[in-house]
Amino acid sequence: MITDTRTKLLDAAEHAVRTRGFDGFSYADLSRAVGIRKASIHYHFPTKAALSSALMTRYHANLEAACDRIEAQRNTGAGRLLAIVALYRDALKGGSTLCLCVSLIGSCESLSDEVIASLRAFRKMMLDRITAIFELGAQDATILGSTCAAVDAQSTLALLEGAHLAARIEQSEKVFDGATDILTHRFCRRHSPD
Amino acid sequence: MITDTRTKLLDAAEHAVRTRGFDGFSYADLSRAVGIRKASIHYHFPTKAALSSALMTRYHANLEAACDRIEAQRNTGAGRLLAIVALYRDALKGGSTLCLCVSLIGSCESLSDEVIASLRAFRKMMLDRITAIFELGAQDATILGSTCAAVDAQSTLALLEGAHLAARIEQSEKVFDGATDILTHRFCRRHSPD
DNA sequence: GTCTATAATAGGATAGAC
DNA sequence: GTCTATCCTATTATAGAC
Repeated sequence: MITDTRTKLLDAAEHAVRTRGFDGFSYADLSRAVGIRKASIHYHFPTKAALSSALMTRYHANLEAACDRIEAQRNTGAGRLLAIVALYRDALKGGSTLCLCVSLIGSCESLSDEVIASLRAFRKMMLDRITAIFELGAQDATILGSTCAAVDAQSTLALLEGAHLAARIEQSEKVFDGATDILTHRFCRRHSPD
Repeated sequence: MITDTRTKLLDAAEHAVRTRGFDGFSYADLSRAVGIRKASIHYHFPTKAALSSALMTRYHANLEAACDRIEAQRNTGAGRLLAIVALYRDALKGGSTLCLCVSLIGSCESLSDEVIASLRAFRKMMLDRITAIFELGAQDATILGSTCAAVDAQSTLALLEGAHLAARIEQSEKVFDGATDILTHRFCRRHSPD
């Protein structure tokens, strides 16, 4: 499979941001990773702001597509919620990489207004998707104890992002599993708590 | 009140890390904030690694003291859990600052082994404190629906940290409140879900 | 304890040849 | 599209005067 330089750069940059943060990587790192000179990178992405913007655009589309696949494959609210948890678990790569969105939020002050807007748009998209899942779960009775789908979605996304941080510092997927246990067990079971 | 230079530097550095991340601030920033020259900072903290280590030591002690105060003032599990949520909410300062621990985890690769160890020790301390709160809450029946205190503590800490990120990108404490609603309402009520 | 001066390196970005 | 060469600024850190 042939991969063009632009894509290679995006791949290297995404990995760099997710492991070292926006302020923790440089064009020199990408240069080493992709095998072209620093100056050549500016041909594809004139500024770091342009690069990070392209990164968010691709990430948004990728995650949206992943949500689409989940909705095509799973029919119940609980099934879809568990698939979202698995999606985030997989993104951890064993504890070495954060969600791009989590990583960028930590460097807010260095980001362009455009990227800040992209981050908000990304979270809104995910919140809408997760809200719909909780609504379905209430309808089909596969998710229990939910009183407001939108609020539960906020908790869920925050928990997934927080679990990423926890797993990262401990370099362990088990930590992610522990932190998200409340989603995989409390919400998704067939019998009520008591 | 007289504040010595070392403390002023720690205050400025803590604020810098929590707003801009470890790789997002420099000695020049601290120089401006405190009013001494860059070179003078090295007298107090020879390296950035030493500075961040001192930062974590102080943060750990401060948060432990805050937990002690909560335990002295609140007698129920639910009361203590709500106080912990309030503690994290307050640390947000309206959405401008992250928890020091959250901010540093994003810059893992730039940190010394000592600071990594401090971050793990800090999280362990908080997890132990929160676990004890869930145990008390089960005993005094003020926290409902908890099956394993240690697992609930992991979810709680991840949720608080994730809620910090969410509030940060939206610059809003309301977002923190929404994300932590599950803690303040689902766990802490007197009647069972149905 | 704080200063000036300076080192040595790395950062993002541009100009112009090929 | 990629290169070399270069610019300007910022970075952490040190030496030595006061």
